[in-house]
Amino acid sequence: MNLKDLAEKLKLSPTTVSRALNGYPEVSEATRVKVEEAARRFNYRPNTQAKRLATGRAMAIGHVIPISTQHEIVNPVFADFIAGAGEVYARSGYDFLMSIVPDADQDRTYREIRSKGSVDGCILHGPLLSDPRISLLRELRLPFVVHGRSTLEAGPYSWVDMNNIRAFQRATEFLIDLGHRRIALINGIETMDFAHRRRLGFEQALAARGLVPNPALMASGEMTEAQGYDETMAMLARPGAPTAFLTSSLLSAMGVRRALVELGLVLGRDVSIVTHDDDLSYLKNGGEYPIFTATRSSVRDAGRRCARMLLRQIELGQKAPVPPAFDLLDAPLIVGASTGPAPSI
Amino acid sequence: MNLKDLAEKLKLSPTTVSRALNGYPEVSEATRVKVEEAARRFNYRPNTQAKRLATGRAMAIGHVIPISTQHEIVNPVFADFIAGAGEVYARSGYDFLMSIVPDADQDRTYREIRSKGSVDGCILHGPLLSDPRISLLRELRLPFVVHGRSTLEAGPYSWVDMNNIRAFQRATEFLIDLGHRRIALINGIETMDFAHRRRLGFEQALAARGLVPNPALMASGEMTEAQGYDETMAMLARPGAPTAFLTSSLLSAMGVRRALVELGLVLGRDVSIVTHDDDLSYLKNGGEYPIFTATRSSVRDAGRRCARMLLRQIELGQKAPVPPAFDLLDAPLIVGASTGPAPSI
DNA sequence: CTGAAAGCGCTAACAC
DNA sequence: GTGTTAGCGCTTTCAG
Repeated sequence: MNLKDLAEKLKLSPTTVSRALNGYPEVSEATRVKVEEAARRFNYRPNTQAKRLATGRAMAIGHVIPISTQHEIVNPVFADFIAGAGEVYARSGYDFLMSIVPDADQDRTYREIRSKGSVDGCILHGPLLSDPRISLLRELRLPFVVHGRSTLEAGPYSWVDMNNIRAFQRATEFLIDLGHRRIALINGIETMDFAHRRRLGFEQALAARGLVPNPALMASGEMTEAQGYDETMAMLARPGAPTAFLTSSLLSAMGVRRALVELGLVLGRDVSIVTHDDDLSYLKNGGEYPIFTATRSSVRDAGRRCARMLLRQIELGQKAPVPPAFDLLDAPLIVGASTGPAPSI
Repeated sequence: MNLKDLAEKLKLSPTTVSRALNGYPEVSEATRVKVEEAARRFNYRPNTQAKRLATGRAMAIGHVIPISTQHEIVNPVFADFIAGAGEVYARSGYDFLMSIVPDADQDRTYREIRSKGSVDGCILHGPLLSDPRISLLRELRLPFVVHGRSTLEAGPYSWVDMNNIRAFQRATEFLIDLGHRRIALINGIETMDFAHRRRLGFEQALAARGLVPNPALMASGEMTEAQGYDETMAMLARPGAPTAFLTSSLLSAMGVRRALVELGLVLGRDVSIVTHDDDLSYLKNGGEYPIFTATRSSVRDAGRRCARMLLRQIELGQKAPVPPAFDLLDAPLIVGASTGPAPSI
C-alpha cells in the first residue's frame, strides 16, 4: 500500500493525501479526517526512502563509534548514553544510525556519511582535549553535538557535558574536610577531555586549601579494576602513602578496594575512597560503595539532552544558522559508606 | 557531485557510469577504469536514499533494543555484541540502524521498520524461553537471526548461541571433581533462554553424578553485584550452606566475593567461585578472578557471526528462500584463582 | 558495449 | 481546497 494506492481508494490525488497526512494547513478538515482514517485502516506507512529522497532529509542521526585497540570506547557509559539518545530519536521519528569503525577510519566515515547523505547530523563521542574531528565536522557542515567538550578546540560548537571540574572539586574538598591531606587521584586517560577536567578540579581544590598536588599520587590510564589495584598497591608501598583515593571510575574504585582488603586495611577507617562514576547499571548501589557523583540515569539523561539539542539544531537550521548551545549537568553527590576521617585524626 | 554530473564530466551516460561503478560485466574494461578513476578523483559517493529507492533494498540492518523498567538489556555484553556486528555491517556496506524502544513497543517497532522498508533484516536480542517476536518476524517476512535461542519456539529459524548447557555442565563437573557437593547456582532471570539453559547444564551435571539439585541453592534474578551478595548471605546463613558458587555473571560473582570477605571466609579455600561471563572489558582478568567460560572477545565474535549469517541470508534470499543456519559457540574454560577443593576434603 | 527512457514513492512548485 | 507536473538520484529494462 503506497501513497498512490491510497489516493486511488480515496478518489483523491496523491498530493492531497500527502498533505493531509503531513499536517499541511490547506487541507479541509473533512478530507483530512477521511484520509487519516483510511491510512489507519489500510495500515499505510510512507516509504522512508522515497520521503528522504524527495525531501533531501535523511531523518537519521549518526553516531560514529571508534573501536580502538588502545582503549575501549564501547563501554557501559556509552550504552546508557545511546539508550537515552535513542529514546529521543525514536520519539521524534528519526532513525539512529551507528557506525562502528576502526579508530583510524573515523575521518573517512564522517566524510562518507556526509557525502552519502545518510544522516542529518551526528553526535561526537569521547572528545579529546584537542580533537580534530570537530574541525572536520565544521568543514563538512554536518550539524553535530559533542558529548563532553574539547577544551583546546577554538571556536563555538554545541556540547552537553557533566561538570567534571566541579564534581572533582567537591569530592576533593569533601576529603580535605574529613582531614585527609595525602589524597591520591586515579584518573582516566588525560588526553581525553573529561579526565583532564577532573584533574583540574582535583588540583584546584587542593590549591584552594594550600595543598600542593603530588605527582606520585596522581595516576592516569585506562579505568579498569586492574588499574585501581595496581596503582593502589604501588602508592601504598611508597613512603608518603595516601589516606584517601579519589577515582574516576567505579571499576578503578573496586580495584582500590581489592588492594585495601588484601593489605588488611579497613575501608572508611584506614583509607577512604571517593569515586566519580555512574553506578554501572547492574551494580546497584549496595551502600557499601564509595561516593558517586554521577548516576546511571544522569548519563541517560545526558544522552537525551544531547539528542534533543541536535534535533533542534537540525530543525531550526533548515532556515537560518543556529547558534551553538551548551548544557552543563551537575551530577548529584551521593555519599556512601567507604569514606571516613583521615586516620591521623 | 551526483551520478549525472559525473557522467557529464566523462561524456558518458549515467547508465554506463552506474554500471561501471556497480561491477556490471557488460562494461568495457577501459571505460570502467576511466569511470572509477574519475569517481575517486571527484570523490563521488552514490546517494544512499536514491539507491535504496531504486533498488528497493535498504542496505541496512536493524537492531531493536527494548529498554525495560524491569531489567537492563542495554548491558556490556550487548555493547560488545553490537561492536562485532557493526564491524561486519560497515565492511559490507550496510548501515546499522538501532531502535531503542520501550519494552511494550517492540511489536509496533518491528511492524513499522517492516512497512517503512527501512531495513533488510534484523537481529533479535535477548530471546526468551518462548518468544513471540520470532513468530512476528516470520509473519512479517523480515529476515532475522536470533542472538541466542528460544527453546520453546517451534519451527526453524537462524541463530547464533553460546553453548550455555555445556558451559555450565563443565563448570559444575569441575566443582564436583574438586570434591564439592553443595554447589549453589546464582543464575540470571530464567524466563530468558540463556539462563534456562545454564540451569539445565547445572542440573544435568549434578544428575550425572547422582547429586540432587537443591532448590534452596538455586537463585534466579537480575545479575547484579547486589544479587550475588544478597543470595550468598542468605544461603550461608541457612543450614546446608554451599561450599561453592556457580554464577551466571561476573558481577554476581563479585557480590559473592564481597559477602565472603565480609564473613571472613577465604576464597578458594573455604569457598570456591566459578562464573560464566565475559570479562566485561575494562575488568581485565586480574588473576584473582573466578573462572570465565566466555570472554569479551567471544561475544564480539558472536556479533560478527550473527551479522554475517544475516547478510548471507539476505543476499542469497534475493533469489530463493534460504534454509536457516545455526552456530553454536563453545567458549573456552579459563581457570582463575578463586576455586579450590571442597573444605571437607 | 552504450544510451534513452521509464520508473522507485514521495514532495513541492505552480496552477486552477 | 485540490490537482497537475516535475523532479529527488539512482537503477533497470529495452533498443541499438
